Amino acid sequence: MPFKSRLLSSDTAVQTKYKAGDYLFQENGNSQFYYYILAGTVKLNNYDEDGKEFIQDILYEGANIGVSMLLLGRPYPVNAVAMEHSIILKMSRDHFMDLVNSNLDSAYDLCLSLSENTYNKFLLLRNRSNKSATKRIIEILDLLKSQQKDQARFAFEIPHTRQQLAALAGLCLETTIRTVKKLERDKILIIKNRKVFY
DNA sequence: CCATTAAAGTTGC
DNA sequence: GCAACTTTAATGG
Repeated sequence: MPFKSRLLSSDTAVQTKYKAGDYLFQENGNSQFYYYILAGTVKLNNYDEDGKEFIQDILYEGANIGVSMLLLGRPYPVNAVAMEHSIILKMSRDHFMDLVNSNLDSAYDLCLSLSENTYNKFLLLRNRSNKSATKRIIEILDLLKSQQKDQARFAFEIPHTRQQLAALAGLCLETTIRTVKKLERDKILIIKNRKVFY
């Protein structure tokens, strides 16, 4: 049986609800639980000395959170914050280890899922080596859209503020706003009621 | 419903 | 990138 089925049918996992802005865990905290997103969106971020946010990743339904820290027993290098009302499956380290060790399929599934996380992180990191703001923003939009069902042009309403896009792209707010407007002029995206559609 | 205030977005420098 | 400004959303009567 695959990992996900075992997880969902396990009586050792607890459903927890989080409101937008609630923390699942905080930077430097000890890794205690395994988290799985049943519904909602969670971002992994840090803040620099000036309080400016830096988003490391955005995770959606079906994603694992914090597996590498749990396996290694290391403190969290990021905060995990719910971006909207979210339902998260939580499981203690011991129960999680039992589940992973219970059969090969589970371990393999977990490996796939970890790979997904790692790959996504590489994409986001590579993006920050792009020179132009335009390229950075477009790549962020592509990445966000690739996780959506509806691939039609302009069908995807970006569920983030300019501030958040800036934190994802590693750009300042003003540059992001100017870039987004330029992309609108170039007909690469459209803006309706301040919301970006791509 | 309107008034007040906070947050997001915009623009010139 | 700061600061001043405009617009929109949220809150409370």
